[in-house]
Amino acid sequence: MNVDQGKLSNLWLTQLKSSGYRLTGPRYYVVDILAHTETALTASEIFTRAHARYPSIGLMSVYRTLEKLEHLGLIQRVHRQEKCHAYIAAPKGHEHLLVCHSCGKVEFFSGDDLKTLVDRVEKKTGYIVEEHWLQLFGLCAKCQNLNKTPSQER
Amino acid sequence: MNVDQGKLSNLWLTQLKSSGYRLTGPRYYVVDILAHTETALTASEIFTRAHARYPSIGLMSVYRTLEKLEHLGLIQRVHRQEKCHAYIAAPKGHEHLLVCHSCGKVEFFSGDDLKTLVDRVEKKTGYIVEEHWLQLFGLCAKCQNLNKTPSQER
DNA sequence: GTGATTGCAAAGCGTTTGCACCGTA
DNA sequence: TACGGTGCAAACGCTTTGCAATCAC
Repeated sequence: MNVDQGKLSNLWLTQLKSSGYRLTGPRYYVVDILAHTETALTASEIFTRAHARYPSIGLMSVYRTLEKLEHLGLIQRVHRQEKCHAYIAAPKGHEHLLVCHSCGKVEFFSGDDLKTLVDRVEKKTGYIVEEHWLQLFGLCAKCQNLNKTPSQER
Repeated sequence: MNVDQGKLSNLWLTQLKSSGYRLTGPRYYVVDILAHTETALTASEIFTRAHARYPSIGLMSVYRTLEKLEHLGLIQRVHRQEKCHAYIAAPKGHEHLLVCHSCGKVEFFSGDDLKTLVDRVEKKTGYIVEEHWLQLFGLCAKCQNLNKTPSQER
């Protein structure tokens, strides 16, 4: 819960409003939850969290809000081996994902270095590469420390 | 339909058998279809193709065969924005994917160049990167030529 | 007030499970 | 023959759709 995330939440609400959407209770909570988490969440996970604070919310509203936020480019999907429908706040420009295997925390990084790789692949295969999609998986600093103490497994 | 794909098909069947699985009609067709395609296929796509040649096949057998082939490391999943459950023949070592946006054809390439990128990201974020996952999307040579004739849009 | 948005319920889709029959080894 | 594998049907979970009531503007 820091200032940036509060600002992010407000920014999204402003953008929703200026895009012609109404600001409603369910939308507020979905936006708030997504803007204040660093791990990718599925629709039902968001629903569970929102429901705890706003019991009248329906799962449908979560789906519909996610749809609008994704369409506005404010959130993006995170693909993992099993679940491919988790969402996280999208970064400004084109960035890549670094996901913690243990706690699910997501970080972003830029991948300018890919240019040489892409050039090489284009020459070799004859494809024109239009889009690239890179995700790294590993252990975040916090989870590395947890794993050092035998009491804390997984 | 080339020799390599025929050999691939036989290799898979051999490997299934030596792993203690029986060689049955449904398995033969699923293996044959996957070994002879260059585009990632979903379970139901495979079922449709298999059913045309072997009408008594059930969708279940397709799922169960895919499960075994994936477990043996002979096939792997291809993730796309929409459908994340398509399968394609897996390459020998660790390789990355290049998917044609237009026809869905998949090519593999090695990504040794990623080492410097991974090093940089590890230093910057404090994560330990254990796994990376790179997919490029673009247009294959064939589809580039198709697009040159205005009659063929998308 | 008006129309977008909501929550509910039902339907849809892809996938998994349970089971009796079948066919490989 | 024995039991792994099959196809069917039902169950399941996630997501979408249809609708009247509700609420932001």
